[in-house]
Amino acid sequence: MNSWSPERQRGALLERWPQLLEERPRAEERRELPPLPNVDRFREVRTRFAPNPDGPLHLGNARPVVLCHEYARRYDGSFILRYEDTSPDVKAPILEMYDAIMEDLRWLGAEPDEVYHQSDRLELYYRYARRLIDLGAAYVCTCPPERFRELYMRGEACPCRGLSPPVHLDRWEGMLGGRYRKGEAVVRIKTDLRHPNPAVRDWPALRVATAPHPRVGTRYRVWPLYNFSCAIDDHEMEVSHIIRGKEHEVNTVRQRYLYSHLEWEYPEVLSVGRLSLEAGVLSKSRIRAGIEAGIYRGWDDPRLGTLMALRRRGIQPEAVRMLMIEIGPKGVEAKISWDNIAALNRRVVEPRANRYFFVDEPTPLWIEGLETELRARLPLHPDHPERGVRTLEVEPSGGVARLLIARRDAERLRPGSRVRLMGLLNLEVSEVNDVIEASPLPGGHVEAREMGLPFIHWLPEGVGVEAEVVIRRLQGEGPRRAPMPEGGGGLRRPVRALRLREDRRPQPPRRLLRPSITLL
RNA sequence: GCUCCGGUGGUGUAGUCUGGACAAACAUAACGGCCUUUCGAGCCGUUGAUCCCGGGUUCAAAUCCCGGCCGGAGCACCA
Repeated sequence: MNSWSPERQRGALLERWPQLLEERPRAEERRELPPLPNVDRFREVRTRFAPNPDGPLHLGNARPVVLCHEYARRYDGSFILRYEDTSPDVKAPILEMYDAIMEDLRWLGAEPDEVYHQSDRLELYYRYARRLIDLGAAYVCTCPPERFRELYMRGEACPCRGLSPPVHLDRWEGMLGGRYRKGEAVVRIKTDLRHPNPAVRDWPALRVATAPHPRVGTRYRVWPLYNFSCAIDDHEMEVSHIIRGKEHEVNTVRQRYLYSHLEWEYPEVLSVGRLSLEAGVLSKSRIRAGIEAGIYRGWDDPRLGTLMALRRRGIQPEAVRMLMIEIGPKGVEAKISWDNIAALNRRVVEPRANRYFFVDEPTPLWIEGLETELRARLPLHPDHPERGVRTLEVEPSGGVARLLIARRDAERLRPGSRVRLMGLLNLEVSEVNDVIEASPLPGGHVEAREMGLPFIHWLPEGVGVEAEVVIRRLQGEGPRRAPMPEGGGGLRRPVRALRLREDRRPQPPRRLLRPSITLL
């Protein structure tokens, strides 16, 4: 049948199963999250986001955040924020980041319903550690790490493993009391020494860490490792669905052992792929190194992929949410392109943003033969006339009006070129030197359109607000200056960011205060 | 090295589990048209993919099986 011609196939179908040939309705798709698995296992859908406060949130974190929050909202459940600040030695928490993370969440529209700090919960972890040791499900290992590694790689138990719970309880008290120094003892959870993945075998749960903690100082010298505190908290907090990065897949396997020791039921797990940015840095450690080396100006440096930086570049939180929902909860990695963020963001911003001119690298343009004052009245938003207009006045002196246009526009002009200054008038260029000289042409925008003239942005000389283009097109060209509107907040294109220079801000008449952005 | 994932237009993804209406969807980009917001606004349209390669199963394969090749992640007393 497949060797038949398409026509013959179609004919046969038409004859026998005409319904098969009906037009499929084109799904007007607004991408939505798939339903969460096994929701009825739980009395409430509870999701959690559990960052280490050693840096602000970045786009990669936004994936679990948005998914967790979105699902919690959709099932009328709860969204939990849990600071995982249990590594004063290796990934020391930074005090300011607790608030910074909260601010990032609020910005994203993901206000948590409950907030916890693991550094407040040490006693809880200690209780469970003791219980597990008592149960014989955990033990205090005093082997040097290299020695232990050697053994477990071969699937063999270390000498500590077989000792009785009372011995280990004593060792445990020793850990707390200071008998062991950093690195000398670690609590391990018993798993399967012949597990195919060596990383799963008798994994470490608590260790001695003596660096002062920014929140609780030196009150504790034994700190839980990620898998221990995370596993216990997920149970204690009645988390129903864990949405975590794929890099935690092994950890899920590890934690299941703990759950079975304690006879708990493990939550549902969704492993999402990691996000990367087509250009722009997401790694916290790389960012910090860059800041320290003076490459970046701070956590919100626009070249970075932090939420702070995106915010500063005018990316709207709705755009980030849309992006994350579009990417969804799948296990696949996703490389985010700025074009996509920009497109989403434009959709969000387009109706909100009023329009202004942007004169990039201002270049003088003189209009000669102008006797009367001209006034351009441009709508703040072409689709929303009710928002009013902005007015730019051009006052010639001695028949000459001095304006500024962007260098990129200026470079395309030759003697004889014709352009339209948007909202003002049509011009013909007479001379191109340091200054471009031009004279008015009759006709308005209709004629300009008919003649196919380029419409360009412009400003009267001395008007406008100066701004710095911090980056452009991701390449981080050196900062440049250009007149910009105050507030620069209408920015939509992520490939650029602008910063107003306080010291250079001119004081134009009030009505001209925000004369220059388009950038849209 | 070991263990997992992936390879679909220029780019990012959907579809693959449960083979058939997929001569392949969406977004972005590029190009063209429209528009008193050119170059980075908006709207409309066009272009663009022999679904990594080879073999197999089947009436039928992007989808299932086998073998390659390429890419990514994990393998801490970090989270």
